[in-house]
Amino acid sequence: MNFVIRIGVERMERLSNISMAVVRRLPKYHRYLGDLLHHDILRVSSQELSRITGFTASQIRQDLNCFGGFGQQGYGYNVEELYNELGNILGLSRTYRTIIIGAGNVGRAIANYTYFEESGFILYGVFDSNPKKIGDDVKGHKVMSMDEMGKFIIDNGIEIGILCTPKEGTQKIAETLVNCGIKGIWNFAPVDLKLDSDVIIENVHLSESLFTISYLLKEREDLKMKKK
Amino acid sequence: MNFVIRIGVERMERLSNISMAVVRRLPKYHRYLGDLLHHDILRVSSQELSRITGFTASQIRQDLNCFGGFGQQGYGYNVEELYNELGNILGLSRTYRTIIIGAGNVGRAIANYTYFEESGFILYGVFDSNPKKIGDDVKGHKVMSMDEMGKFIIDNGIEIGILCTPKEGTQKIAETLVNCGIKGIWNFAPVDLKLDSDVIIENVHLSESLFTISYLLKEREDLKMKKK
DNA sequence: AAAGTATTGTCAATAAATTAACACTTTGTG
DNA sequence: CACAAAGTGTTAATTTATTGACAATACTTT
Repeated sequence: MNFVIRIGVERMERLSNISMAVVRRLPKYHRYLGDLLHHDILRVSSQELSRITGFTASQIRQDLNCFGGFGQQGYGYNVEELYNELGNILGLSRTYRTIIIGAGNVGRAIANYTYFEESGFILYGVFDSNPKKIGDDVKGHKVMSMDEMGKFIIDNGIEIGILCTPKEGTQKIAETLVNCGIKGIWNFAPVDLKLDSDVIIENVHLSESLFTISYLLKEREDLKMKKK
Repeated sequence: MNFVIRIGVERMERLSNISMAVVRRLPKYHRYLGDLLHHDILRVSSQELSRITGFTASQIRQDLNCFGGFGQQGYGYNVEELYNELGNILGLSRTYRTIIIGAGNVGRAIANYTYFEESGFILYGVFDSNPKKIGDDVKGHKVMSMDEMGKFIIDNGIEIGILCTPKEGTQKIAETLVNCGIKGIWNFAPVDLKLDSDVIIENVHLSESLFTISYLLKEREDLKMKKK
């Protein structure tokens, strides 16, 4: 039973029957439960979670139920238990071996992003095609040449490639990653990768996010003009 | 006729009847049309756009029709015209005055992000609460103290605030931005801002994006295990 | 210039996502 | 301990989003 859904904006075949709409809400539940835990709150109802997260209580109950009945009628959810369960569901109970391709501003920002290693994503190496950057230090890693990348991925069992490259070379690099057996790609380049394997692609398209703001600002102003 | 939809993951009242699902596809259409234009292609059909973008031809035609009949039966769409129209719709024919709050890695990456100024977003200033960072240079701007921010926004007519701050202080800063009359917020902090005004909020929650990858990787592996 | 082909705009049908409703269970209380 | 209150899991209803179908229209070719 396969069906097609979207990830990021790419399409991909999905094998599980959990919709991406649900999956994308899970990290938020996890984050808010972490906050509650931090405040020593032991139990929480879907209604309370609704107030906090802005999702409807009904949706929260339905989402959580995709993975099991974590709650108890008349009581609600045990915060710590649910937090841990969500962590497991999200795959946060293990670590991932990653490399960054592109030692520019974005690559450096990701390398130094606090939540990154905290969440179990271990940076093993940084690569760049610009000879001037090779040998530079990025968070304790000497930037390596692209020629070394394939062997490095295989030798170190790298699972996730983080593409912080300019638009142009990105598709080719992604293909190399896939050929070397990488399992997931976090793509910051403003392109949609065309890869036929079952690799996971998660896009962060900053320019699209930016254009959404400008659209909404413009719309807001148009509507204000109309009112007058 | 108002209804509620999502932006990013926040909810907000929307006044226009264009759904966010449509709005989020517009930047992609714009990007691909730019590519076509770059390759001196003069006309394109919804079918061809479908092949390129991965959306269905039907969806593309319906999306574009929200804003007007840009195509011609039997011919298709004029690439340049449609590109320009989309640029106007997306509000790219004007510039926006912006500031960055938080001169860490993310703030610096955004400041130096090529597409940023290219798309009409003009950086006017950078702020940070850390006294050690004040006076540092970020893309030609001396980092200023948070105390100066309010006056700066008002004096310079800043429209967009870009939050690259750590989780903790972000909500307060966002409130200050709104009080100073900012119109849009591009939020990179891992929090959901609670603002009651009609300010536009666009979230870039990197940790949620990351957790989505780890979820999908885990799911992929679980399914492979099952097969065996 | 007529015939055939391509392709849109739009409405209808389908699918997906969200919300509402409620039976049923546990908790807390007098 | 009995009873009201709280709150889940789950099914049904509703809303939203996507896809399909086709009449209408403009190109293209002979």
